Amino acid sequence: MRAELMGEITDVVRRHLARDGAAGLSLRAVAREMGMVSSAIYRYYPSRDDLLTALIIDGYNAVGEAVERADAACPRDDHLARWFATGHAIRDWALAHPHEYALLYGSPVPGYRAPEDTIAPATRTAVVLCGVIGDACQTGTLDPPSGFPPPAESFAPDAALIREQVMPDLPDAVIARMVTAWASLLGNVSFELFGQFNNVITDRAALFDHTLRSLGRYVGLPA
Amino acid sequence: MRAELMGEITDVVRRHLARDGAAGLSLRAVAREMGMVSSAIYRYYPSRDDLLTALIIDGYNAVGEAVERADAACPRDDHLARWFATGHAIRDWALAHPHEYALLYGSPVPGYRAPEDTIAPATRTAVVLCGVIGDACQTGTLDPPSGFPPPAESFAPDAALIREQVMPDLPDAVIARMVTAWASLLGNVSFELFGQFNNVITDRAALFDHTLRSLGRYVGLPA
DNA sequence: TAACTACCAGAGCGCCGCTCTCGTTTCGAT
DNA sequence: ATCGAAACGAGAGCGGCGCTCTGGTAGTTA
Repeated sequence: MRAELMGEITDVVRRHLARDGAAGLSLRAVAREMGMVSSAIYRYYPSRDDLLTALIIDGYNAVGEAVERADAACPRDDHLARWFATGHAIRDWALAHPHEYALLYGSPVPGYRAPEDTIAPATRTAVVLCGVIGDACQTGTLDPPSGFPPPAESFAPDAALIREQVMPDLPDAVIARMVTAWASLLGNVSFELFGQFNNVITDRAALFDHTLRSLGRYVGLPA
Repeated sequence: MRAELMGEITDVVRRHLARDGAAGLSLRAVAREMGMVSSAIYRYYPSRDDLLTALIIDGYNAVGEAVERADAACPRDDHLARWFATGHAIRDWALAHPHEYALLYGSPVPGYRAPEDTIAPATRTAVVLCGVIGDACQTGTLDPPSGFPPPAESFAPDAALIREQVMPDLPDAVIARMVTAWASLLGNVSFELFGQFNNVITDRAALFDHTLRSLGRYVGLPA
């Protein structure tokens, strides 16, 4: 009962979010649409920020699941196909849910600090991407191009942590490239979504494909 | 007189923005601090959005100028040094003005659409970066690594436009790499600023340096 | 039956962006 | 010097916001 109502609230909030964006989200409007009064919402979520937190967690899980499904649909030994599929899944999800994407990867909502509960779902997407590269490395398919700089020594502890959690047996250099590639990938999606490509790039799908290919090659996938 | 007061308003607004972020910006609070009543502000800026537009233009010009100065301080034929200087200038400015950076490169403010006046200052930073690569190409120093995919044919018109404006005589492939590198660079800055590197990367300056080097190599600068 | 709990409605507080009116000041043209 | 227009700031007010507090009601347990 209570869980159902909480779900119904987040559903309505998600609809409002999709239409108006995070900052335009009005708790009162949501309550109106549900035939309630605004104060009733507070029985379920103690504040607007907690509602946002729930949406953020849902968002990370949604994009994570989309990426996982895209990955699962590929033959596991075709790492390049998995790389493409997951990369495009991220972009497709972002284009389909721009405001939710902005909530996850855009400027943080002011006065809002992400609670601990969000970090686990947040990693979900990255874990898949790292898994692809990890698998490619373990099957000996990975061939990172030379001529690129190695990471600093100060990166070693971070690399150790990442390696331990998602990329077993990968050298620091590949992990560093993967971090760079990951941030670059999302950066390109954000650029497109946030309008930085307006009046500059017309065929954005093609450019993203080019970027995805390049980043894949950079971390060691075949061209 | 009028211009002075408008400047004073934007100064106060900038201070508030730096402290509270864009969404927390209150026109009334700004008016209070200036000893005015909120309605008086509307004599100078017809709406809160117009005030934001002024701030956005200022922000693009500020980061653009910082990058231009960093570039000018380098010997013009040391393209790698210029690449580093400009790249770090972007990151340094972003770290020093996180909320303004978010206003420029973060999620767009809901209901707000960027007017024409912003696009010219917005390109300023990118123009410098492109100029570095353009100079490197014209002196024959540019050596883009092979093994990376070429851009799609659909990119040709966009490339022509970019070439005409800021990167004369550069082949489409380099221009495409430059676009990717540009978005990737900002993506890495955004990742750091927006908290995506929390609990993951400790020495973020070193990682950014690594990324900057890699992207420079990718577009054709020496390693 | 009585006590307790979960729940929702309503009023209200202080904030917000924005509009409108009204008295004052400033300033250029006559 | 005078007059009229424009610019300006103060104040009140509108509707909306997040959030709190108080009460009343339905359902459950003892």
